[in-house]
Amino acid sequence: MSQLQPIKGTHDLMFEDIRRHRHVEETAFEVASRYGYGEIATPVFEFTDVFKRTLGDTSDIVTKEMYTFETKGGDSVTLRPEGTAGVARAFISGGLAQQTPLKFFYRGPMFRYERPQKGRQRQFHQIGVELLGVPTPQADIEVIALGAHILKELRLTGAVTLEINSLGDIESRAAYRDELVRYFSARTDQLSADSRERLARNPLRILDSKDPADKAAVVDAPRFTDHLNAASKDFFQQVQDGLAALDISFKVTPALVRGLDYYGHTAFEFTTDALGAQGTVLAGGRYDGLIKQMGGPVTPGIGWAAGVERLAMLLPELAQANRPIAVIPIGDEETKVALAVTNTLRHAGLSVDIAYSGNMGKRMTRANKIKAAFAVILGSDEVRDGVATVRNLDTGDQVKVAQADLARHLAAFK
RNA sequence: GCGGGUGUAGCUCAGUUGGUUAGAGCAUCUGGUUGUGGUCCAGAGGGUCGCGGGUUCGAGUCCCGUCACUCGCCCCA
Repeated sequence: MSQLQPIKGTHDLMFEDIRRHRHVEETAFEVASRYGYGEIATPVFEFTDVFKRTLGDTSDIVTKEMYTFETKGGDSVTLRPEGTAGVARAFISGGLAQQTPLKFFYRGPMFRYERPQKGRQRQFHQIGVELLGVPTPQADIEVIALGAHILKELRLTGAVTLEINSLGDIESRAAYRDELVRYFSARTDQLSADSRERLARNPLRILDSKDPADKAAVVDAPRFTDHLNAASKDFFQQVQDGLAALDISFKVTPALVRGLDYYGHTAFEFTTDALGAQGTVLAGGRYDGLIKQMGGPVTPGIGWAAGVERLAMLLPELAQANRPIAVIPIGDEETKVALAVTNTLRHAGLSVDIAYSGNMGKRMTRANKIKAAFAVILGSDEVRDGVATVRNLDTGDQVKVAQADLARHLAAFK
């Protein structure tokens, strides 16, 4: 084992991995821009307070999963564990309230100090969207439709399930929370140790516990959907009708909750069973209280985030990348011509690699290795005649082409 | 933070009840073929068996510790 280790939970992306990674990001951004979303790139770190205020002091993310450190100037800063807080901070500090509605797409690395496992790393990447300033269900519908559309474009529709739920407005949520606490408090002996703790801190979380005892206790628990007030119920119904109208299939899951305090009304999750324990692939919800809670003007918002690594793992095989052309000079004198030919072809928009060393057989082998479609061979005869031998590496056919016509000849096969 | 599994060649792995020189396939390199690759044939290089300690005449194999990876809990995208 080498002395030089990567930091636990971090990975180097290269070759096929990064192709898949970029494919996810670029597909997502392309689709999002069709919906009017513009890209925003916020810093990867913020004052720690930004995350404390948005995520709440009790969430596990804040209490034990943040990379927090002190700067030389004595400020406490934190590597972002998620993307919404930074966007919300940018909204406030940039005075963007005058420009609503705003639609943002973001992508980039996030950091959480967690024990790595399948689909979970310490530095991971998310793509996400935020729609700020639209209080009506149309926003919820559009944001979910966008998520579904991206997954479709990634050819993942069959691999994921959309679950939705309503967390109601503040009034409904407070009432439901009280009811839930009353219910579980009468049954603490049936709950797992973890859930007894959740009861005090985040009772909604008991609903999606994986513990068998908890699951049994949850079966007869009061349901959120039965405790929504009229306004919340109507809001949720409109979201469901809107999704149905767009032919987006979904399942209402009363146990679906959010880990973070600022969510209300719509919560949704696209999940898969193909990734082991970390099955959530794209998830989000409405956060009407967030901007205000951070000290900004009252501004409704809704958004989601998706894990790029998780999506990349699910992705079907990507189409082969464009195959390059291999230029193969045979001697030193020919190499000079080969460099000029290579330069010309590259400027003509072709992707070209040149074999710098080895005998001809070795250079041909190298051409195979980079999956070249054609070899452009330049020996003394070719150079003397101002031509090149163009060999189709799949069929073995080869023809002589004037050097001046190479770009045109090869472009036809691109 | 807690629990399970795994660490042997660049990669994937085998290695018997502890036994003398640790193997295979793939990959790499060389030659057969000094202007023609993907196939084939022949050969070569490459390992302090994760690290440290212990038991033993003898440890890749057994024991203890440690580190790393991995899966799950927790949390979450």
